[in-house]
Amino acid sequence: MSTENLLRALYSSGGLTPEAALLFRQIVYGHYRRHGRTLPWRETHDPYAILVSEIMLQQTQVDRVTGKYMSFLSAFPDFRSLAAATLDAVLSTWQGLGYNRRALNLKRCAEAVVTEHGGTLPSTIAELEKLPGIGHYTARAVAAFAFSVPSVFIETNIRTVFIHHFFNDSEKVHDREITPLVEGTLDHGNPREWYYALMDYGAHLKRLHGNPSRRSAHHATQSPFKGSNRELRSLILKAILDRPGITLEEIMPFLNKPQDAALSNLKQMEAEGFIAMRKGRFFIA
DNA sequence: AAGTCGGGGAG
DNA sequence: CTCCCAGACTT
Repeated sequence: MSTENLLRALYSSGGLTPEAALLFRQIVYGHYRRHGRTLPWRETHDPYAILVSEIMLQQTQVDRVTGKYMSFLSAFPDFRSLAAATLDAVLSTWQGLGYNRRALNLKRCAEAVVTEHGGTLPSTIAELEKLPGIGHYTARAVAAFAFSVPSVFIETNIRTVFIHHFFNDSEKVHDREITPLVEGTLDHGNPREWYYALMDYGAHLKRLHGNPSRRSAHHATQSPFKGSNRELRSLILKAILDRPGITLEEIMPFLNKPQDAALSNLKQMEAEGFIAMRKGRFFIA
């Protein structure tokens, strides 16, 4: 009987017994010892550097972040430099990573850390979660990776691992079913390494078995990017980054949508804090 | 619970 | 071509 099937047998008969939890940890750590990834944000304990990685990795694959991570840290090495930087510089450095709101919120987060926490990132989940761009997952991930807090959290790779091993014949698996298993198998002695191992193993399982996360209750197929409003916004932002002070008429040739669509997005992006309009010209805020 | 938000690489 | 990515935030 394979280790995998032995775990399933143990779990289906007795639930998450200490034996099942131990076997599960052996499977996960076993993979990590042989195929664990070495990633730049795993080489540091600096909370700022770890936070930057977590924000970049939100809905963005590891390979793309590794190409941009060090250059961002070189440009903005700490909370104070990011807080003091211009939004123009931050968004320019962010280009290619997508979801520009993350860059906007990360800068606002740095400003809050400087003004409200004396330049030091708080270490509790409750305080972290209050900061812009830091939600339920990121607060707990930063607590674990930067402060070795044995927090409980789920993201796509972790979800994959638990669905594969404990919900192999289930559909619409809800995170509230997975959470107690994450808690019950957590390595309290080394949460940082444990979650690295869990995530690497999940990424591996995904390549091996398709994507088990499609059987999550939270899974949703997103709309195509081409022709979308997201694409329009990205083109608008690029145009203003390239030519500060550009007018609406000068922006239009870079877009593939009617002028009213462009104008409504410009107003929206102004309200969000990306851009500013002065005398018919557009700038980064 | 459902929409919106980027962009690129893999298959 | 489709799919998906270390999610957050608004409605």
